[in-house]
Amino acid sequence: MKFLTGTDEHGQKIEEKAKAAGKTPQEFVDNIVCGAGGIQDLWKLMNISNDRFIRTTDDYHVAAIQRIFKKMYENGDIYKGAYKGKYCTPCESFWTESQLKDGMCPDCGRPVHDAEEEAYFFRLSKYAKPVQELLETGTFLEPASRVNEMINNFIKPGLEDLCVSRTSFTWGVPVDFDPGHVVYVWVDALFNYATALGYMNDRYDDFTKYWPPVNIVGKEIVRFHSIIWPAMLMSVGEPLPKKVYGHGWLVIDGGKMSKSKGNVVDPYLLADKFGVDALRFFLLRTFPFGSDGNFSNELLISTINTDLANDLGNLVSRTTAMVEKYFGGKLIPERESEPVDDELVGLIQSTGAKYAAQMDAFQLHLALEEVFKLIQRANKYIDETMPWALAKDEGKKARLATVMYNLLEALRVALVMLTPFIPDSCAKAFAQIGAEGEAVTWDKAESYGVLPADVAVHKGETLFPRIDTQKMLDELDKLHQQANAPKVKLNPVLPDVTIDEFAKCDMRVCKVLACEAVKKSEKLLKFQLDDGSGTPRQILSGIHKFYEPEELVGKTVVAILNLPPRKMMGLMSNGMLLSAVREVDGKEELHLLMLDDSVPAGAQLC
RNA sequence: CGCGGGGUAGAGCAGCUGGUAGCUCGUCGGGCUCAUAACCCGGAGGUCGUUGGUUCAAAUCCUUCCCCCGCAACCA
Repeated sequence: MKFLTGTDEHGQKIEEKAKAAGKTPQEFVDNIVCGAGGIQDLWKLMNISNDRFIRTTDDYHVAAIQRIFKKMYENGDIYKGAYKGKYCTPCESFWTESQLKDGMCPDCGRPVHDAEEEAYFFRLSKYAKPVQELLETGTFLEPASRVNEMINNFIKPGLEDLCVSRTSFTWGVPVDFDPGHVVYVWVDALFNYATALGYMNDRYDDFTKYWPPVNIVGKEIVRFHSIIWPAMLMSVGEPLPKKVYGHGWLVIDGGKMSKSKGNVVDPYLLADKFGVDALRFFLLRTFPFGSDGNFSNELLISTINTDLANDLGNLVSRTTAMVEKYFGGKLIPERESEPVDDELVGLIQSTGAKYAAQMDAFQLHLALEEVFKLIQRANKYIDETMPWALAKDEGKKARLATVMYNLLEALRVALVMLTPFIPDSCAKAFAQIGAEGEAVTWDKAESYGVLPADVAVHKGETLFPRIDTQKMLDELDKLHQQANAPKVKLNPVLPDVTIDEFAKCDMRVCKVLACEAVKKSEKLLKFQLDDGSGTPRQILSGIHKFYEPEELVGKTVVAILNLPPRKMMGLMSNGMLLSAVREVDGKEELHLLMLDDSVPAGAQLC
């Protein structure tokens, strides 16, 4: 098996963001991927064990994509067509009918005209049937709840051929047989799974060995992986992925984590405070893999304390302490079983199968639950057998050794299964319970009696120290506040304009006659304004996040009147209200420009 | 009627191929002393968002409405 991950680095958005940052696209992505605190750093921090890392800007990938594109072109699944749309000459942009605002260019509001642009299309429509069958039968896409979503949203409305080349920007894989065209990012990105194994390139040569893959992706890109991806693989005649699994997101307080909300969780900070293993464990133990998980520091600490410190860590601690105390660290080989042992021994032998079944179904949190049932059973076993009482009777040494051995075996098996989740901690724990070599492998995870009869333990450092919840929460709070000291971002001053250009903007004082929220719109408010002309003027403004309509009635505001009229959510807007805008902590702040009420409506600003 | 997810003990969640409502944390009481004030046992706490229906039986199926969250739309 190979574990591949990587980065999708092409596309118009990247090109634009790089430009905004004053960098070339390559510099921009290099920084994100390889820079300090970048993606590769983060994977290292989290101890991710990927065998390969592919960047879609890697030479071999780019060359392979060109061959793949050509292959689909030659087999007739990609054809050259015309991208028909509305073109705005000043903006050099194509728009679709639905993107137009009141028949005008959505960017500049000027008229557009019919135009055609050369583009390549992928015959997605040809594969609609097989893709639908693929989704409906079997378990290609999981969790199953995503299947309906895909079919209802994308298949049923009809799959149209997909435009797979662009000429409006250059940051992508060039179509080598037609200069000016770059390959659509999703064609480029999806095939990474294949090119990283050497498909259509010489960099690697284990495609035949490892294909087909299991693709584990975020739920936001399930659509591309479950529709476009299998269609393209059908086109090039390669086997489809065994499965596409769409995992959920980490959310906070039920809402999306985002920079603008200022609620982003810092993995470096958490790893530093709690340890990487604890953090990994928390994320995989607490939330069902397929659904969103609600992150909170309280939950994180509580999970670490309960499972790792109290249950697992403490079990290692009390077991090794007793073996040292009662046997000087090395068990005697004599044994004496009792019926009370049976349940624990049975669980040692049976947990592996249940764990494996859950792991195979990507139910990672349930797999861990099985492991902790075993750990909890072992803790209970100590109460049942009362080793401290046995230790007082010299004649019960063999019985005591049996109890200890059973505990060590339970731990060994549990640790084997925990290794993928908390590798470093398991390595330490194995050393403490005297497990090594074959004993720590999955092959021995369902066997009882693997540790040597005279196994030697070494009580070591505390694996997972208990965390003082309140103290830690206070500390995190403090750090959070430090990191979030208000950062005000001001835009640089724009290039000069002439007085004549400025004078073209007709800005006037207006009185708010009426104001109401636009139905079904998150942001829009609809204003009726007195602009001094005698007829009310309707303007729409996207400021509902900042103002409630009732508080604005009667206010004296400023609007530009001579902008082209524009339709929003089906309503006309004749002008634009002026606001003072800035960015604080990445969050937009907006203040509507309001004048003293003594200023009369219609007065012109100059 | 744009699409989808969700509303179950104080908190976070599971159950949803119908048959006496479970788990973790918290809380209350008991036990033990090997251990990281930990471990083990027990109790209290829910008319499963709302309306109507199907059924011998519904958290679980159908229906009405309300609320939350994503996506989309929309922000000049």
